Amino acid sequence: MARKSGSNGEKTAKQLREAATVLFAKNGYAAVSMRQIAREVGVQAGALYLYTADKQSLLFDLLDQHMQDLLQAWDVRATPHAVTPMDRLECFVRFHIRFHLLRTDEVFISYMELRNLTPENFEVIQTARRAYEGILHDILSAGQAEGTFNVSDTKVATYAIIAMLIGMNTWYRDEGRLSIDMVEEIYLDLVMSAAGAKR
Amino acid sequence: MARKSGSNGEKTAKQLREAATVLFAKNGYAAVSMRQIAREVGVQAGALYLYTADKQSLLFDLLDQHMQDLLQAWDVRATPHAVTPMDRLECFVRFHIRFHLLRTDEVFISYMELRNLTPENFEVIQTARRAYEGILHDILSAGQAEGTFNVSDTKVATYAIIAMLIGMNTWYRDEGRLSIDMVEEIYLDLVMSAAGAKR
DNA sequence: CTTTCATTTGAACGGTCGTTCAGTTAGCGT
DNA sequence: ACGCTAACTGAACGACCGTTCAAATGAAAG
Repeated sequence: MARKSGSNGEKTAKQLREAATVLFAKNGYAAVSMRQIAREVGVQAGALYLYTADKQSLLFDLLDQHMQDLLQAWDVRATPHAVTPMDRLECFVRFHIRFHLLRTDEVFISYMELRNLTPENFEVIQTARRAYEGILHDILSAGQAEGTFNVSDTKVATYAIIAMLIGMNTWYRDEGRLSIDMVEEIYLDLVMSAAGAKR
Repeated sequence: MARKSGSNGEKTAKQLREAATVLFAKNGYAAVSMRQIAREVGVQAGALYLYTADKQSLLFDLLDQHMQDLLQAWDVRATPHAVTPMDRLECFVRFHIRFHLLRTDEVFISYMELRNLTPENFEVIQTARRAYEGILHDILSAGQAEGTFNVSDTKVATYAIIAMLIGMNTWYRDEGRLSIDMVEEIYLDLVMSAAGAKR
């Protein structure tokens, strides 16, 4: 046999991305072979190369797509400029939690597999990541200037808050003690406190 | 040639641990070969097996040693039981930062390579990690009960604060803008605020 | 029904992997 | 000077790696 009955390019391409996401998240990029991915897709390894140039591109495309989705989702969600830093921070936290808890595998890969990117690819992802951090930093800076927030260093506070939020992905489970709504409120409190918000 | 002049078992064993630590931190466990490590040590790959049973044990021993060092260092450093939760939290934060900024590679591996441990080895490290989290959780709970702290969920607050502190390792650089002393003060502020400390 | 083209197989490529082991040499106690 | 042992080499093992490609087959168009 060669071509399989009911075969379809777009479907296979999608399966490839999904299988790669799950396997990379669970076992790590370097520990996953193309043959493993192919088995999950239900195809021979050679067939994967119709849908990705090589293994590296596969990883990069996943990360790149994730970061683009993230930044674009924020552009859509972001509240108008007029609102206060406090409201903007609340909006950011809620957005972050919603977005990230629905894509645990992608988030995991995005933070674990950076070192497996080629330098050029790494630079692209790093730029996107900095853009995301920039969003939070702008909010904190604005609030700090205005006197709403009170942190000793806005740069460090940005890193700290993002690390705190990302860390959520390592322990949150759908079947766990807390619902997404509860997690959202708890983290909102923590972030607001950490930012020294007067409210 | 076979045995090398000036060769010494303990020295080679130490070099092996050091080389493995650096390489695992930089490139990841799965991406580093025994031959690469051997080259760094200045020895053929086969010789490494005089000092480690296999690659998996090498990783496990590094993580296990790191966690034991961490917990033991805390036992030494920990202030007596009498002091207030507030003082204990301050002590914990300062301890954490000092300890972790001096062992960036080990910390990195400890958080990145957990999935490359066999289930049994993973369980051991996980237990040690939970013990460390338990220290912070006890402090937060005590302070919460007493009214010194104010968080909506002590478990989540524990995870959040540890994530925040660990995150420091991803951006801190010796040559950077901030000294260790400054980082310590900044994070102390952030943690105290996040815990809702009244002071 | 025939042609065309998208889709996949399966074998093969050169390479690297972790690990083992017989053989070799250096240092050390006697 | 000699034997013993700790330390190491270098070759070999089977397995698996990412990637390529001619050949084969299903689907779609005419």
